[in-house]
Amino acid sequence: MENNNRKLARILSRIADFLEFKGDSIYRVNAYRKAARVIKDLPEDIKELHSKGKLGSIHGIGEKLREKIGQYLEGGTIKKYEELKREIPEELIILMDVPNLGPKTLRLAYEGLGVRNLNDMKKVIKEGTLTQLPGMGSKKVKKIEKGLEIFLKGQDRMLLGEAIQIGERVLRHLAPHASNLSIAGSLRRMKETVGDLDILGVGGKEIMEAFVQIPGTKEVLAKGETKASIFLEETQIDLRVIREKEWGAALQYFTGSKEHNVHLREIARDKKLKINEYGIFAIEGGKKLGGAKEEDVYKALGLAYISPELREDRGEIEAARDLTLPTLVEYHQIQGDLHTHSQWSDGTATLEEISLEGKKLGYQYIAVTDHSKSMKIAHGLDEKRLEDQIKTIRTINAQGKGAYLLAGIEMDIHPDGTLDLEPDILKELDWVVASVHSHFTQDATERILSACHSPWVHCIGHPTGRIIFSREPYPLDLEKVFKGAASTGTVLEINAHQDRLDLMDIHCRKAKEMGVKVAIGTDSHHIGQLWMMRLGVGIARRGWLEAPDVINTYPLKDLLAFTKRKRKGG
DNA sequence: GCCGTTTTCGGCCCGACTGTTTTCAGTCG
Repeated sequence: MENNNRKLARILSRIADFLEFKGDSIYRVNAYRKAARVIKDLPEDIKELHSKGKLGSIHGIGEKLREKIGQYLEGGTIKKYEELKREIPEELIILMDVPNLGPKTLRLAYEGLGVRNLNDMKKVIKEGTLTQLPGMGSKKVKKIEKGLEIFLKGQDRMLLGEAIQIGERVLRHLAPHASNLSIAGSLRRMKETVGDLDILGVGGKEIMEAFVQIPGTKEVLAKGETKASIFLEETQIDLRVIREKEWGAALQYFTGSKEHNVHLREIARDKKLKINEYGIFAIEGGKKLGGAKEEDVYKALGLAYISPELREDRGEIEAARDLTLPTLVEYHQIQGDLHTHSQWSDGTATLEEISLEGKKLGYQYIAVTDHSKSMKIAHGLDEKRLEDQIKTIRTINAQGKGAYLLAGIEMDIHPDGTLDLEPDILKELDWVVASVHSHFTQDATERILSACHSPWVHCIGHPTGRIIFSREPYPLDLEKVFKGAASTGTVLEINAHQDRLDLMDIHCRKAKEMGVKVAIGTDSHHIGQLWMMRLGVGIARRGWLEAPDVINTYPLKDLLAFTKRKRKGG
């Protein structure tokens, strides 16, 4: 369902690049970029919205773009896009994504030196002809060359889970030298992937010194009084030293998102106010109205405080104005993990270890959900072994040393929609997750729906099947899945493993709207992965979920009562 | 190209940094 949205968003964004290259109005360019972003963020298929005539209600898409979207849905492309491609080589326009190389420089190179693609660009850099262009010196060429390197390496983003670990390592190093310290940027917003890391600190010169000496630093890219950048292994990290009285304004500013901040500044302008990274000011007279606390910024604009995870300009500003923001689920409300693997299948931990580690984490319970028999490479459990495992789990629970273990399974859903295990054994289990693990190219909608209709299945694991950076979701009509889950009382998983984060944030929000509950599970294969629950909570928060929407905020007794309800047919 | 109980036309966020400028353009976040 997202395929249409993503493809259309890419075309619109490409049109924006073409227009910017041509020197068209930057406002028109931005209109295309905004539309592209809004469409990418939509939880439902643009085709559906179009056919229902609901495109008109989307802010940022007007008459002309509606018409162009119609062209795309009917013919798979947009006339204007095709014309632009004929006029200017798309190979050239793609170079707009090269850091430090913008539309003006690119156009100069195109018109002045006949650069038409990546190879041409490499050539004029190597031969030194690029410096012949007006306003182009050797330093600029160096920067572009460096940008090209990053561009060619391709993957300049990392997984949220990796970013958190690097970020916290940096914080630990800086903590002794700073009176205040925080992560900002997309990592603070818990975006599923992160580019650069932004760190803010209050302190003197020592903090800067400590920063550029963090073990693992490969290169110091810049170092001034208030800002420094380093390459820590493969990651660029920016540190900004802030004054205490400007802390809130800076934290707000550097947390973003850019779109969220732009929207805030529009509101500020209407209120005759100005926001920047130093504070919030009256335009007339310049009187400072605040900036020490992040809340100051929102308060001055007549808005409730908005949690970082919501700051994507997806309606949170309107909700803050109307006091309809959700009370987001919090990590400390999580009572247990609902997806783990032990050495009984392809994990490394023993059942005892899982139980004890759960207790350490403050959990009441942990579900052991090893693979079922079809997953032969994962040493999946057949009925007999599962029966043994259930007995072992009950014995461990009787000892009462650790967190309560829920006897569970992550059971395959066969391509024809049938389940991998018989009801006789499923009825013995506390928690049944059903997942798609094969035939990824066929449409999985009916397959998942038939699992939802089984009274034995509590939850659908990693519902879309995507793996970040490596595997697309299987073809799926998520809206139908949400409907089926809602009508059968089936829970959908937020798989919190850093490689999956599936459902995604926008799906969570849609699921909630449609009356579906979610379960967060880490899919841990050893106990060193259980911490990823934090990532799942981050995604839930980005999806506007509240504690009652997430069933592993329920105490054990309530959770068990909840799981029994489906078996009794509601 | 979008949008509006301040506007259907004239606006459209804000600042830092860098380089190559003799006063500012380009790029970034």
